[in-house]
Amino acid sequence: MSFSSVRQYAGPMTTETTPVSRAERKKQELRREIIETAFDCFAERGYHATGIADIATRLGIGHGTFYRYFQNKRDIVDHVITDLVETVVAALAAENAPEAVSSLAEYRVQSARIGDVLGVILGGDPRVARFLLLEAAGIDAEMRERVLDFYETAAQLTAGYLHHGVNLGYLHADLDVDSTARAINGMIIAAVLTSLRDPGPDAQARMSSAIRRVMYDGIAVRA
Amino acid sequence: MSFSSVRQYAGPMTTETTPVSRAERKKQELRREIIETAFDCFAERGYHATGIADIATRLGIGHGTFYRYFQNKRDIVDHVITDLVETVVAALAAENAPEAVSSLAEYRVQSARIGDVLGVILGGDPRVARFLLLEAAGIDAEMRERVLDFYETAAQLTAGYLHHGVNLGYLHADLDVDSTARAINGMIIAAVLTSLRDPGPDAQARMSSAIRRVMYDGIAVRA
Amino acid sequence: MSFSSVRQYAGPMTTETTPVSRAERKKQELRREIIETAFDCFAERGYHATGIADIATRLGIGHGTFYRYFQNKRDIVDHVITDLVETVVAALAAENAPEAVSSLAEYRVQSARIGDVLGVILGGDPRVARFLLLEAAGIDAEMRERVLDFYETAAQLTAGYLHHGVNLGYLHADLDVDSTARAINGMIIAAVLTSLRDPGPDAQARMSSAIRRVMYDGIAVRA
Amino acid sequence: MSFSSVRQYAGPMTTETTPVSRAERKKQELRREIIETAFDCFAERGYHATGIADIATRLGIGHGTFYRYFQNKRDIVDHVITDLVETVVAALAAENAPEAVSSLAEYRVQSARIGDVLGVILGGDPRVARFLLLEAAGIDAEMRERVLDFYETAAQLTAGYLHHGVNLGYLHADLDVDSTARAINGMIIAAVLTSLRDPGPDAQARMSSAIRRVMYDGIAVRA
DNA sequence: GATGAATGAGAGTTCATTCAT
DNA sequence: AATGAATGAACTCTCATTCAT
Repeated sequence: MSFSSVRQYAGPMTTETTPVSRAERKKQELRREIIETAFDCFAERGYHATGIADIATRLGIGHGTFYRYFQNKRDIVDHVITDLVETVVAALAAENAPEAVSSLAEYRVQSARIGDVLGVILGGDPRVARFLLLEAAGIDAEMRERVLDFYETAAQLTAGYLHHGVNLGYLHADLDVDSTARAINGMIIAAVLTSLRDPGPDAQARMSSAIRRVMYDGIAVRA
Repeated sequence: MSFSSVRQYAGPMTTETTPVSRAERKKQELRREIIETAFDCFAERGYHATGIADIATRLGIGHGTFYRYFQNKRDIVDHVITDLVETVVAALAAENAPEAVSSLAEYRVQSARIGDVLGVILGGDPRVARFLLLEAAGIDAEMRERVLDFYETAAQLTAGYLHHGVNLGYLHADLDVDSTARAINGMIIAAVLTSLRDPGPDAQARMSSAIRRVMYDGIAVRA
Repeated sequence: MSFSSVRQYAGPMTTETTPVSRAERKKQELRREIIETAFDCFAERGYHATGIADIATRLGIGHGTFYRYFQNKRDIVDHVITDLVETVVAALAAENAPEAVSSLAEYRVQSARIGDVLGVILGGDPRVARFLLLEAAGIDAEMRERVLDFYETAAQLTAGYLHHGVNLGYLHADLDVDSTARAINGMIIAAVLTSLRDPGPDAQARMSSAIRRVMYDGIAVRA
Repeated sequence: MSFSSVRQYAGPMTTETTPVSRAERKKQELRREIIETAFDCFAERGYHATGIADIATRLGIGHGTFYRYFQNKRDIVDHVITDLVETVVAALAAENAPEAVSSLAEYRVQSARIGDVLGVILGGDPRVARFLLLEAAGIDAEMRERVLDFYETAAQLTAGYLHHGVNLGYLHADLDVDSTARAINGMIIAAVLTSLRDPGPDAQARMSSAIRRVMYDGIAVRA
């Protein structure tokens, strides 16, 4: 199981260099299972409340085996996060290059599609968003910085789209691209957080629509 | 010390029912000091890495004394959060009632003022935002729900402003008030997160301005 | 219990600054009991085979309590060694100052007395010698150096006696005092090691007598 | 590598029954390499801090292979000790039979030669002495007894020389041969221990000379 | 015969909590 | 009311040993 609905987006795990020998393949498989099971446990009880023994027991392996694959408890959560982030980023980047767009209308379509993808990823397995947005940063200071890094990366990604729009003339020429990208991402975060409380597709659609309304037209009545 | 710059906004602590006897007053005082010191420790090393003994030692009291004021470790962090949330909410609510506004121009002024207040509160003591937005939700499932509750409350607060604007006609009549409120709050969260990485006033001002630009006019060039 | 027969020699523990409060006294008492019980355990099963839990259980305290008194397992063995060394040194130093001797005859008497004292100390509780001479150095590199330091100190002590004898003229004027002291101490070590295998008083007396014979007259027939 | 300087004394390893087949010879070779590498590791980090994996890795073999050659960790250290002891004993016994001596002058020469040999063996590779004298006995009770056995054997060896001297009349007729032998060996131990701290040839020569002075003439001025 | 993946007993250590003083 | 000594559950992590490949 695990966040399997996400898998269809060709996450990073399927693109890894295929190992040669059968033993090596088995090893990679177990390594992957440990990461997934660890995520299951962390998502269920939280990082601090999860013991290595919990992960091992749930997987049916000895807990000493865990340490053959990961240095320590901190190491595994790092890999879990890396995995999740790569999955999300891969899903978002696929077929959504800024350059594929050349008009406002196309941009609206693209942003709607990105919204849908996010909805499928994060709606498909709410634990992913919950863990990345709400729990990860509380693990320790280093992880907090990683989460902030993640936001930073996302801001640059979004800024790319805005920049493209400014260049092509369908977005305001004097846009503060960087700050605006952050603001837009903030709305996306809000949508994701909302979906954690109200996971239904209606609420999601309404958020998506509200964000696009604000984003393109603003809320103010025109003079 | 502590998040003292926030204090000037008449946080909840000064509005509590004043106790009578001198002993009672002393007790309340220590209780307050424990909450503040606990926040200091949590902000510095994180909730899980902080021991009750750390708090007690830093305050110069026996760690048995702690348990005369709070049930357990979980209890104190609940109080710390309550305190922080009330402080922030109080600061935002003060003199910023939705009803005080009757035109778009006034609303612009008011939202700029709210932005300034947020800047002072969260810029004055970055630990407050860091703890509320990044660490609190990772403590356990219950706390995570509290944080989501907090976002919910904030959404309703913002929705109040929007509703007022729609009623008075300076905001779009067909605005999905609830969802839009969440989206706008998302931008505010983004601004706060940005300030954690780049605490300078410039970045803050740019975010504030970008948010208002998006909010009122959107990013799209008018037809 | 513990190496109690040694106690009569006024080991270091009775000369410590007496604490004031009753609680403080209790604490010092427990601290001492832990040291003694740790020695019991180490002597019985060896340092590495002894767990903190063993010490605590035998003493009837929780094993968490141990860590209120000593930093870690390494810390306690350091204190055990310090205790043993101080006890032995104190016993040897008592009433046996080099200056108290002014002739070969007196020196013979004094060295016999020192031999007796050693016999009582180490014969009284063979575990002391066994631990100091045979097991301690195997704990780790640092402890090994401490043991070598101990030998060094003992050499200097013995050298003091020889130097006095040379000055007073009853020992060879051209004696290599330092090396000879080490050699003599080696014989004492041999005596102690012998007593570990053959603890009877006869073997001890024979060693003592053989050492003095070698020491004063050598083994060679005079020309 | 390893305590190779010792090898020239025709240690026990070259006198073993030569195996027949090539495969068998290879096996014996690896067995020997494991013993030597184990000693390298034990000498470097101590017995308890050394893992089977350390030995195997350093040798470039799988650590499962280790168990094809030795029963367990305890087994290998037993072999290491046996090896070291045999090497030392062989070196001492070679060309130094008690019967080869027939006068005090010759005995002096022989004992000086034995001292030299010891110096070469133990000075050549200080790890041998350090491990035998300081660390081995701390491994466990059984090994401690083996070390004491070793001292016992050495005492009997030395006693043989003394006995010979008494019989031939150049040593005191009433010598307590057994105890005196132990005492003399104690001085040798002291010399070896000294060389561990001060490995220079000077200190060694001084100890050697001091021991012979004490041994033959004693320290006391003649009446 | 060689390997190294798997194992789990067991180690040291921490810390929230209790309660006698 | 304040204290801090005592506690033991629970944790992370190591490593000697086994055994299927």
